[in-house]
Amino acid sequence: MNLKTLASHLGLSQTTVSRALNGYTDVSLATRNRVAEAAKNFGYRPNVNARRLATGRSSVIGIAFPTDMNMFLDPHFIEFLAGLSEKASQLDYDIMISSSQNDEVDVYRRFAEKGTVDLVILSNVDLSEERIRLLQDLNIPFIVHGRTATCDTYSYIDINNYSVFHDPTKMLLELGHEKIAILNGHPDRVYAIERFHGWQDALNERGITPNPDYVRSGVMSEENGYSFAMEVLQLGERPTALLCSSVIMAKGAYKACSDLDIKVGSDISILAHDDSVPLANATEMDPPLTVTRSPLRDAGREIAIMAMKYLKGTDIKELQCLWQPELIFRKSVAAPPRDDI
Amino acid sequence: MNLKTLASHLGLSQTTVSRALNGYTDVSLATRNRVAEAAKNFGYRPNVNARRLATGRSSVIGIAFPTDMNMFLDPHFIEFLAGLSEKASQLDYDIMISSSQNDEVDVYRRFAEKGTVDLVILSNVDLSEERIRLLQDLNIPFIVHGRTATCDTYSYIDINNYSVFHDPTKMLLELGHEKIAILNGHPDRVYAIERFHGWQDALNERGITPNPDYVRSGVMSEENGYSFAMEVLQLGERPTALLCSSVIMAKGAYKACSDLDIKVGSDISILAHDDSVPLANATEMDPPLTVTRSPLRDAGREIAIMAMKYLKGTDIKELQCLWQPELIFRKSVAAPPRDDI
DNA sequence: TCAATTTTCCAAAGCGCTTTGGAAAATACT
DNA sequence: AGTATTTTCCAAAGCGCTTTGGAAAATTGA
Repeated sequence: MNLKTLASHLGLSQTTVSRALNGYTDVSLATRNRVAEAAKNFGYRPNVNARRLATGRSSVIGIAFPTDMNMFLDPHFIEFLAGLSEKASQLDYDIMISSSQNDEVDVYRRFAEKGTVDLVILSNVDLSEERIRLLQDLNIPFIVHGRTATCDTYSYIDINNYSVFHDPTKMLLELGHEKIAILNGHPDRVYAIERFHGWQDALNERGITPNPDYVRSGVMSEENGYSFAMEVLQLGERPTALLCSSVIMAKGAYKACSDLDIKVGSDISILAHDDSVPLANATEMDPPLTVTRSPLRDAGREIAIMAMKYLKGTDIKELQCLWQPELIFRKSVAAPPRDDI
Repeated sequence: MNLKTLASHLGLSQTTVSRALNGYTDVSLATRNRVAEAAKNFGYRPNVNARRLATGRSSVIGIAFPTDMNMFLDPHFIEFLAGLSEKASQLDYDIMISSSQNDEVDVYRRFAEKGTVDLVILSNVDLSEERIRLLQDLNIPFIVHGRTATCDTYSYIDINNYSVFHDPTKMLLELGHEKIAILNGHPDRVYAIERFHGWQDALNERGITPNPDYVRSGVMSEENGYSFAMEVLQLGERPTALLCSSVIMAKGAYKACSDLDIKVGSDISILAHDDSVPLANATEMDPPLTVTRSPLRDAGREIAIMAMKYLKGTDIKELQCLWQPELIFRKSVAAPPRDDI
């Protein structure tokens, strides 16, 4: 069933039927309803490729799927993708994924030049702005998940990573903690750098000199969480609080504490940032983990909405989100132990 | 740059240029080369939507992305998707994912009716054949990852789940084990049922009556692995071997053994099926875990190839793959402990 | 009542490609 | 030499939609 036959069944022109289905007001409400009903009865669905050709829009959002052979698939990315895809479906956009083994930008370029996608989502940005600049040069609409230095020139969504470590550090200081160690993400990542500064500044604001021995960075795995915690917990001046960049890392830290017979929530306070990814449920830990929380799935959903707005012409300046993570206090944090016990 | 202007630049007709680019032999090799070069120089890329409209083919493969709010994203699915997307890119197919919160088949129906996708991948099939029958009724091309009872009527790829438990059980019996427990997946899943039968038959073939106490089934999480193992290891007649449905479960079982002071690889033998998903590396376990192995990513790659063949008209009968998992022997398995020690 | 508006519809063009059904040119066959 | 065949190219139609630029009909205003 195509427009033409539907139109002839209705005794109307293609034009009218098309406009009716697209809700134009220059066709009377009566016929609009009549057309809608007929379309439903005949099970008519407009051919998307014809529409795409006619309008020049595809209503497809592209995203690179990082599938390097031996790299394990980041659950963070998947969680984000889940939110994106969910919301996009609701908004009548489709998501096209493309494996980016080779050059990611090349994938995007082809996508855009061929008219496959209207817009591209950029994920996992690093300090280098190469990809961003290329997309800007190619004039391909895009939205970034994360930020770089020139983020005022494009549309993005990010969380305030400075706060992610600044707020908990400040809270810990108020509780009386002074020896606060951080188990951070990979030092090349923008978010890790921001978090580091958040921690550093919070300490400095209190007149405390940040102790470089209390800083560890690396891939946010449970193994690293364990070994980093082991290291800092066996320093001469053992920290009284541990700030982790992810719940997974905190899990490793919990294990280290258990191995060293240090009681979390009394002997030591542990906090983490919680992206709400599977297999890392902060509330089910023992004791429940205090976190700054910002579900990645929500970010995915929001970026779908932003994409839609972008394509509808909303100004870039209005499509720059910086989310403030919420600090959720649980049993893993307490005042530091009194020295005289 | 479109066909028309490219053609006029070359002083050729659109027809010729189009056919040249598509490698038809009714345009001379000389002009074919000339056209190819010009296309490259001008950076010409055919508009996919126009092509799709003209040919009726989209070269897009659709797959439902199960993103239920509170269901955690199965890493198995992701791993499969990674393989699929990787191979599809190489074969010049695109992958469209659609969130399937509501009715998955409905998503497919719309996809197919609108001409968005040429073919659909069905994953996570269960005993009910509802979805398969619907796709067959709607005449939507599809390939199934997994199998159901009527699998001779469609194209699929699956592993021999009967072997997954039959082969290791047989091997254990030959080593002298008789008390073999299984930590299986959810009992509704087709693969879990097949595996159960594999175990059961292998025992019966040796004249051993399968002990129902030695059977546990449930979601293949580390937690379940731990608790299932705890249960069977504390039975009056403790099993000498544990057969797990996934490496993740085996991890839990290892932990249970450690808690009960049972030495894996000497006091007890443990095996598992290994889909090669991230965060579950059998070789890095201590002792290294014996597995039947069949990487899900490979299955994803293969299904992309099958999809291409299907769309090129290959007969369904030639697109039914049943992969035999390989049994990889490692230190977690040994002969059963002698009773007199 | 007739002209000016507004409402409602439509014919036709166009999106950029593929494909059909030849035609012209080149080559091969008597 | 003239005819048959093959090679190489092309004009035009068509894929199924949207959109433009009216035209006809209905409504309003005087």
